[in-house]
Amino acid sequence: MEGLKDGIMETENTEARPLNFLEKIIEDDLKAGRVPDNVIVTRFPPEPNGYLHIGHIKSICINFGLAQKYGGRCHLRLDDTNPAKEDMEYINSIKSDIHWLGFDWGNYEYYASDYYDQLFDIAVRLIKEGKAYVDSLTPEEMKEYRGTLTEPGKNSPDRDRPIEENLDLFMRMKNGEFPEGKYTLRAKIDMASPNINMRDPALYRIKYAEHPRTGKKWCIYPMYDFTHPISDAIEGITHSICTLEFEDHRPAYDWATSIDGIEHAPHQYEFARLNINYCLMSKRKLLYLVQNNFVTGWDDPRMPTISGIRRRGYSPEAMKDFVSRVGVAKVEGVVDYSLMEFCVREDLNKRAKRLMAVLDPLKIIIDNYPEGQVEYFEAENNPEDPESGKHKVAFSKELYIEKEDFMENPVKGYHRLYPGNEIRLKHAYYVTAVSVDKDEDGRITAVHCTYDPESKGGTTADGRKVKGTSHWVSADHALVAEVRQYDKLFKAECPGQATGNYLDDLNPDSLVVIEKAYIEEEAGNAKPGDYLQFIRNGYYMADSKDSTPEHMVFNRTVTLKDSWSKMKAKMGL
RNA sequence: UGGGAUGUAGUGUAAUGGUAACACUGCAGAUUCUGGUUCUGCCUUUGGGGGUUCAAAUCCCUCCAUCCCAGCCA
Repeated sequence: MEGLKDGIMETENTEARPLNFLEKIIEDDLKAGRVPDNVIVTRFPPEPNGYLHIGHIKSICINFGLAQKYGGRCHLRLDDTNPAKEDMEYINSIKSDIHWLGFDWGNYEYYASDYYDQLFDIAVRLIKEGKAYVDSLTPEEMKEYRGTLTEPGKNSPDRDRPIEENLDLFMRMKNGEFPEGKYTLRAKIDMASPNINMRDPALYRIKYAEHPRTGKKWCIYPMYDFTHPISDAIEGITHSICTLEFEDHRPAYDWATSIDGIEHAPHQYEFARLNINYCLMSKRKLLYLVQNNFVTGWDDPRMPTISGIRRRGYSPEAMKDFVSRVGVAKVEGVVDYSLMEFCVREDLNKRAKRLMAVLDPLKIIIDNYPEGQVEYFEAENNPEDPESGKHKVAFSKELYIEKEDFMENPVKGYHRLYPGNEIRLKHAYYVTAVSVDKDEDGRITAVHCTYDPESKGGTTADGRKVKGTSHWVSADHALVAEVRQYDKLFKAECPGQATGNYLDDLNPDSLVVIEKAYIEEEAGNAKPGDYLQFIRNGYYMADSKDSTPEHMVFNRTVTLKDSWSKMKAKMGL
């Protein structure tokens, strides 16, 4: 399997990299003999309430990567304890996204709902031991009783309910005798704890939502703080790794794993989640964008979801490299979007097939080229990879180049086509602009050139140099395609920071559609999944949903680095 | 102002008592049949203040800043 192979290579390559704090903990544990059978067991535990996003890639790489590096295993566990929000669609997308990244959980696919019976039995035992009670406080009352950050809470009147009564009520909760909200099961810990999570946390609540896996079997569902640590213990997880916001839950985690009868309690470790500027990494907000049609779906190429970036043309290798460059630590920071783009470009540069596409066409006519003649030139598929071969491109008297590649009155530093200047048409001939045709409004409709027949293939015997090389397509041979120029979804580094509403920072130019771009014939063979570079324009991929042989659609994955436009900006153009 | 965490170039991450570094960004230049790639160079760093020590990013004290927590969400 390709992904697995990559993973192993990655492990080998990173041998020299300094250990991150999780690796140090694991190596210490291994050395000290604290790991049962010396097998590291991690888990990736998403809640199936949305699509996985770039932030999850970090967690996936940490959990699967650690297991791979230390010869252990990583479980996939869907944390499905809130049927009101969860859905089979999400479960399926999560699995396919992890596979796309090249990771595999083998037979270790688990669901928190697999443990509902065991969890229930443990809850009953807690009640019998006087460590849990059924509470009739309403949500509002419970909030009141909980106290505040600075004041302790107070005990619920139901806290000392007799064990038998608790047992009876809990059974009746399970049997569906009460409406939602009527009762909860709570752990009896400490209402005065400075840690709010320890102020008698809810263990079970009543919910009549249909569960994607257990259907209507249950009407009470266990809470995260109860479910997660016990699920970890059941599966023999050795290192339970989560994000920083769960630090405050660690005492609750330890409380649950120290319940009598739970063997080899795992430990929870927390790392800083991945934040990237110009991106939103909140499932709730992403869901809002989807539901309100600010984007076309979870897999809109502008979305920071795994399915979105895949459709856009990002490669799993690039993203794994990105995550590894970001590193693992406990500092809450924001990574530059430019680092992600760098990783994507670096990977795509090695693998993308080079093609010519003219997105904003300007006709050029080679006056001294024979009418009706067609020549085919060989174009290398990828100069970075000599093994990648060549393909043919048709050349004829009438061609298109980019409007941007011609200036009637060139600015300083411009070394593309302008009257009297000679440039190279990539793979083909040297041409010199001689005159322009204009319409009655003075707009240029075509540029007349002459070519040097001695420059065939792009070089001349006299060895003279030209400063500019343009890509082009033959007007008679070009195919027409739709090109979707994607850019950042948000125009602000931190969406919502300025006005308090992230919708205000949506980038109005995040998608610019070019209905009719001219592409060379070879591009007609491109399929979704093929990494392409339209020379001098950027990296592209055929759209997996909308592209058909009759109407090809290409997504811009990322632009090329562009020092010319930077220079233009500096000159105020 | 309760509790939990975190502060190292613009950004991210190393250095665990012994010369503060790597990558990205930015800037400058060379190379180039992509103003891409590649190569070279430059810029900029230990939150503040004390203390211990021959020596502190690292240990101690203190102050400051930022983040997380008051769901019957995860």
